[in-house]
Amino acid sequence: MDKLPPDNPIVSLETHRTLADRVCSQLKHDIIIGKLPQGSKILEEDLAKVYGSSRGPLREAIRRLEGMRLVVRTPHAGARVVTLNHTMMAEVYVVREALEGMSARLAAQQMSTEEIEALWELLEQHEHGIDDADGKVYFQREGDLDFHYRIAIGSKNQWLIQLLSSELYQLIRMCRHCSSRLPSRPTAALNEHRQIVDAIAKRDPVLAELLMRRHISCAWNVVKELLPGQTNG
Amino acid sequence: MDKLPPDNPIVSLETHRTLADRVCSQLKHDIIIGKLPQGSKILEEDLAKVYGSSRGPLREAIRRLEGMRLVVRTPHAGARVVTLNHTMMAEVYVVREALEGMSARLAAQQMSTEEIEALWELLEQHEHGIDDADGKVYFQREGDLDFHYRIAIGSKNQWLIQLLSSELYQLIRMCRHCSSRLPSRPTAALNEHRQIVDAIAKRDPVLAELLMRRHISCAWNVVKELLPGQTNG
DNA sequence: AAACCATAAATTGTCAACAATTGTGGTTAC
DNA sequence: GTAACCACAATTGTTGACAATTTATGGTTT
Repeated sequence: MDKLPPDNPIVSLETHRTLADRVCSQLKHDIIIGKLPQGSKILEEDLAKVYGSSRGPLREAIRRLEGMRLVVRTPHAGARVVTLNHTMMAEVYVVREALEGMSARLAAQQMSTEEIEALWELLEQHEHGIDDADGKVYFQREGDLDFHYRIAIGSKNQWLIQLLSSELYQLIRMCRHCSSRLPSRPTAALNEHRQIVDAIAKRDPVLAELLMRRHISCAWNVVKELLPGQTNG
Repeated sequence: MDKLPPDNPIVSLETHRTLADRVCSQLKHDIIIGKLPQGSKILEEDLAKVYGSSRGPLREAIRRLEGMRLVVRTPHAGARVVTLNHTMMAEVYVVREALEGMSARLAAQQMSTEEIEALWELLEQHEHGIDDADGKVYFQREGDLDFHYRIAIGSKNQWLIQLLSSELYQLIRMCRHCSSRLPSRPTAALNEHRQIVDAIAKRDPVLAELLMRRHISCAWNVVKELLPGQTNG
C-alpha cells in the first residue's frame, strides 16, 4: 500500500488543516463505502456528534459534498445521501466519456516520456494482478481508477483533473461499492488500456481519444446491467 | 426581456428560499460583473454587512462559489476572487469543447422537433440583432450563451446541463465582462450556429459534435488574444 | 372512514460571542 | 545592516443559543 488512491488533491495533500476538512473527508468516505446508505437522511446534529464537531463544520462539509454530487439538499428540509440509479449513472458515464476522451487526447500531446513509461509499468503490475488473482476484484477496480487518474494527470489540464478526480470518480467508486461483486473483465480492460497507452506513446491524439471513449462506453455496458432503475436491456 | 439568462436553475427557480441563497446569488453577480475585482480578498465580516447578513450565510455562499471556481480559498488565510489568466481560460475552453461537443451529439438524438424549431427562431432573432446592431455587443454575447444553453438543455443530460450552466458559463461570462469590448464576430458565429442546428435537425450526432467543437475552438482563438498571461500568439 | 386544519415537535437557518491561526511590525542579537 | 524572533492585531474557524420553517400528530368535521 505505497500509494494513496486518487482523491481530491486539495483535501488530501494539506493534511486536513481544519475541522471541516476532516469531517468532509470522513463523511465522504462513509458515503462512498455505503456506511451511510443511499437516500438516507443526514441529521446535522447527530452526525456532528459522530464526527466530534458542532453543526457549523458539518454544514460546510455538506455544502462541499453537495458540490461533488454525493449529497442532495433541499432548503429547510435537509440533506440526503444521493441515490444512484440507472438514469443518473448513464448520464455520469456520458460525461465521463467526453471528459476522459479529451483527457486522453491531451495526454497524447502533453505526457512526458517518463510518465508514459510509468504507465507501462502500471499495466504490467495489473497483468500480474490478474495472474495470481484469487478474485481480488477490489484491487482490480482501484487499479483501474488509478490508470484513468494518471491519464487525467497527464492531460496537464487542472480543470479536467479536478472535475474527474473530485466529482466523477467519487461517484463511480460509490457505484462500485454498492454493486459489490461485479463481473469485472480484467483481461479485456487490460488490453484496451494497452491500446490506449500505445496511442499515447505514438503521440496520436485522435486515436487515443477514440479508444478511450470506446473503452468507457464498454465499461458502462457492463456496469449498467447491475444497477436498479429501468432494467430494460 | 421575456427570458431569464442561463443560470443555475436550482438557485434561480426556487426564488432564493434562504438568506445564504440570496447572498450567494448577489456575490456571484458582483464577481461576474467585476464589482469585486479579480484577485481581491473577500473579507467575511465586511461583505456580510454589505449583503445584510452575518458571517454564517456568507461563508456558505463562499463554499458554493468555491465549487463553481469563482472563488479560491486557502485555509486560515481567507478567500479571494479568482484571477482569470490565459492558462486557466485555455483549460476552461478545452473542457467546454469536450462537454458541449457531447452536448450537441446528444441534442441531435434527444431534442424534440419543437425545441429545434425554437432554436431556428432564436437564430432569426440573432440575425435581426445583427442587422440593427449599433454595437449591442453585450446582448450579442448573452444571446450566444443562450444558444449554447439551449443545446445543453436539449441533451437532456442533467449532469451536462449542470456542469455547463453552473460552472463553465459563469466563468465565460466573467471573462467577457472583464474584456469589455471584444471584437465579436457575429456573422461568422451565426453561420456556425446555423450549421450546428442543421446537423441537429438532420439527426446527425457525429457532425453536430464535430461542428460544435470547431465552433468553440474558433471562439477561443478570438478570446485568447484579449487575455493577460502569456501573450505569445 | 377519509380528508382537513391546528397545534406541537423536530429540524434547519441564522446570529453573535469565543478560540485558534496567520500575517505584521518592531525589537534584539549577531 | 540583516536576519531571526517575539508580541500584537486582524481574520478565519468553531461553538452554542435563538429564530424560522417544515414535518408529524391528533382531533375535528364531512
